[in-house]
Amino acid sequence: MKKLSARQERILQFITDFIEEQGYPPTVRDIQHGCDISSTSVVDYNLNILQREEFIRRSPEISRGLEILKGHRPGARTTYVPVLAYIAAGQPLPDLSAEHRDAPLEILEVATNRLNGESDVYALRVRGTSMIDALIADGDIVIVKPADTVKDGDTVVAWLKRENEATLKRFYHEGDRIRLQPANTRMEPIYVSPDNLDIQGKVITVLRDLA
Amino acid sequence: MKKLSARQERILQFITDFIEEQGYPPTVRDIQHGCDISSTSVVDYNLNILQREEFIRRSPEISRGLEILKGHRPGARTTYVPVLAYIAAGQPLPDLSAEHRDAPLEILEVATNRLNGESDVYALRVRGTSMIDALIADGDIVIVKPADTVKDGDTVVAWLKRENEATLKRFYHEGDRIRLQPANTRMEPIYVSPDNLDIQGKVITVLRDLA
DNA sequence: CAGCAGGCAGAACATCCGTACTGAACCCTG
DNA sequence: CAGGGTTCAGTACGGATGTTCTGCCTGCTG
Repeated sequence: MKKLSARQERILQFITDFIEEQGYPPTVRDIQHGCDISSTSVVDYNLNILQREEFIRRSPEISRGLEILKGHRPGARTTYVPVLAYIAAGQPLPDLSAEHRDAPLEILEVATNRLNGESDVYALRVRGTSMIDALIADGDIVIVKPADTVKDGDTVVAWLKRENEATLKRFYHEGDRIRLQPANTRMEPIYVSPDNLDIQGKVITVLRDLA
Repeated sequence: MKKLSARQERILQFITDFIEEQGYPPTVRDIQHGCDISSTSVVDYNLNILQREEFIRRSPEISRGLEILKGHRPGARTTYVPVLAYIAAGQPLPDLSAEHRDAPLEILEVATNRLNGESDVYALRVRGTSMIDALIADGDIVIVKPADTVKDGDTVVAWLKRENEATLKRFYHEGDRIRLQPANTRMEPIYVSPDNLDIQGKVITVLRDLA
């Protein structure tokens, strides 16, 4: 997929916002004025490129015949979240920080407002019962925002280097060590030193489908 | 709110379907042909009524300047699910079977395809840590389809009459008694007799927001 | 029955709006 | 520097589209 020019990005954003606000797509001339373009032909030209690159669909000869095709754009009621990997104790997590999002295991459709405004989130599917301490069952889905720094109280996806273990726990600084608190209040917290800890991201939502 | 005529209902349905399929609203003439109407003026006439009754919003002088205003219409990507009650051990569940849906505690927006095609679902918010055996934490949301009969293996919302306790467990017939299996495989199942059990519904999804 | 309002048909009008055409500015590449 | 591709500005054409006007039919009401 070709990268878009600044003008094309702006047009795409304008169309998205316009639909969100008005309930119907803009005309060529709406886009022209909204993006400070001096001619309708320029809009037409760039819309054709956006169509060729499959960001939008155009219906010829039809006024406002525009449709946004791409998955996540703000304003959409649902967002497509890629399930990038399985997570299980004793299995290293693959490299999620980079842009390794081309081959998701599956695609989740999630109500956008569940994501708390976050945009570049991904999901992990839990394998096995090793996370039961964190109230996470086999097959559960964890939606994660990538982050290497987190705030006290956040639930984090952590990799314990020495123990060779992935885990989901609440994160608290405590002097020069870190307390990881299980979601299950009956379980005792564990304490680790910062250099034994690799923070992958912050958990936003846990989903469990039982039907 | 005035009741709509058959023609107005049909127009409203056509607009909804058209937007769903095309990604943009229909023109007056699209509606004319789609609803077998002989004149554009009739469409205009009825659209004005639909606007007066606040089913749609029209933008004057603007082609396809239509927007559907009503909340849930089929085909929507998200569905609004009412959170009807809190669920906690030792507290009786209110009457959920009847149409006591006028005063939900809150409204959830859920991706429609998460509901597995079910329509008359509701949600419960879990209070306290008494469901931790079922891998359910304080604050979790449980989406439930009302049902008094369930299949083996379903996760059910059950009321234990003698124990005066609400619980979420997997359901299995076992001779003349019923086995309720916790989601946490480390926990032992409990056995109850059918007359001590009140099935409220079947759990479809568990949601946990951590952000 | 006269009067009136709701619902409709047909046609005409003015504008909206997608598209095509021409030419210019700019940036590569050989 | 020549040549070609990309991007853009300005203009014009013609079909698409919202709106208006006139008139007809039906059912209701006093």
